Amino acid sequence: MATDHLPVSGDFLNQRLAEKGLRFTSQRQHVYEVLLSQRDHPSADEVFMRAKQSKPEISMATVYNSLDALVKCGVVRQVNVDRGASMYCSNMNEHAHFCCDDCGKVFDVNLKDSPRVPEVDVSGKFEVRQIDIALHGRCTGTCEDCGRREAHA
Amino acid sequence: MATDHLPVSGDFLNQRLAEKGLRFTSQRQHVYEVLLSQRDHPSADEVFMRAKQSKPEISMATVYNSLDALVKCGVVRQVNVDRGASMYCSNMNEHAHFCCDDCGKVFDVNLKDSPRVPEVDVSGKFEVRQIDIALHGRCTGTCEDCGRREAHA
DNA sequence: TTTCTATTTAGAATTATTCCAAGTATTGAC
DNA sequence: GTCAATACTTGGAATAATTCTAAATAGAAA
Repeated sequence: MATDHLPVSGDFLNQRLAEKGLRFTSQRQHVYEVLLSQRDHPSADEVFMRAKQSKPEISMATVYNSLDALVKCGVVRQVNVDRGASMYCSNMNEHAHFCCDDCGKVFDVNLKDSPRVPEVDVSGKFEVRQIDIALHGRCTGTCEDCGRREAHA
Repeated sequence: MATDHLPVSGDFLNQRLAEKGLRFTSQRQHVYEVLLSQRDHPSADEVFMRAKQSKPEISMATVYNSLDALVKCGVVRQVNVDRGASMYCSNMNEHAHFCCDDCGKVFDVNLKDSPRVPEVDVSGKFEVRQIDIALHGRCTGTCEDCGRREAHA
C-alpha cells in the first residue's frame, strides 16, 4: 500500500493532536495514513487489517485508540449508519453520507442546503461541535450489488 | 407500566405493517407501545427489559425483529450516534438528535433549516427515504451528569 | 537524565447482534 | 370456518464489535 510518501507532513497531525492534549505516535500517524490512502469508509476491523500490512505489530486496541484520537482531534469522522460496526471517513469536507439499505454501501454526497455548525441554534443548551447527516434509501443503479439484487427480485 | 390503554388503535400499526408486507403481531404491537409509553431513546436491550415487565415471555430475538419491523414500516426511527448499541425513537416528527460526547445522553432537538427528503437532490443516483441528522457536542448545564463531570474536572 | 504519564500490546472479557431449528400464529384460498 | 403456506416467535448458541487489563514502552517536561 502506498502509505509511505503521503502528503501528511506529520506536523499537521502532530499539531492537531497537541491541541487536544493528545500525543503524536507512529501508530496514530500510520492509522491516519491508512485512512487517507484509500478514501472509502472502512470499519475499525478493516483499518486494522490494512494497517497491519505495513505495520504488522499494530494491535486492534491501538487501532481503536488511534481512531478515537483522530476523531477527537477532528481529522477523521466516525460514521454510524446502522447497527453494524462504525466506519471511519477521512474526508473532512462538508458532506453527508448516503447509506443504501439494500446493499449497505455508504457513499459521500454533497447536499445543497445542509445545516452548518455556526448556523445551528439549539438555544444555548448545547454546544454543537459537529453535524452528521446520514441519508437512507436505495442506490438505484449506482452500484452493481443493488443492480444484481433487483435483477433477482 | 401504562402500556395498556394507549391511543394506539392497533389499526394504525396494522396498516403500516401491511403496507410493507409485514404481519401485525401482539409482540410488535407491544414493543411499539413500550416505545410510545416512554419517549426517550432506549437501546434494544432496554426495550427488551421494559417489554418483559408486562410480557415476560417475549424474547430478545423478537425485540430485534419487532424493532426492525417498526423501523421498516416507518413508525419508529433507529438512532445511531456512536459505537454503542443503536437506540430507538418513536418521535416521528421532524427533528434531529443531539448527542453529548461527555455524558452520552441523546436529546431531541428541532433545527430551523434541516434538509427534508423532498428537497434532497442527489442527482438521480439515490432514492432517499429518510434523513438522519445527529449533532455532537456537549450539553452545557442541561443535564446533571455533565454538570457533575465538569465539577470534578 | 529522571520522572511522570500517555500509549501500546496481546489477549481476555464484555457487549451487541445475529443465527438456528422447532414450535406457533397469521394470511389467503377454498 | 378449514387448510396450507409462510411469516413470526422462542431460547439458546454463535458470532461480531468493542472494551478492559496489566505489563512494557515511549513521549514530554523538569
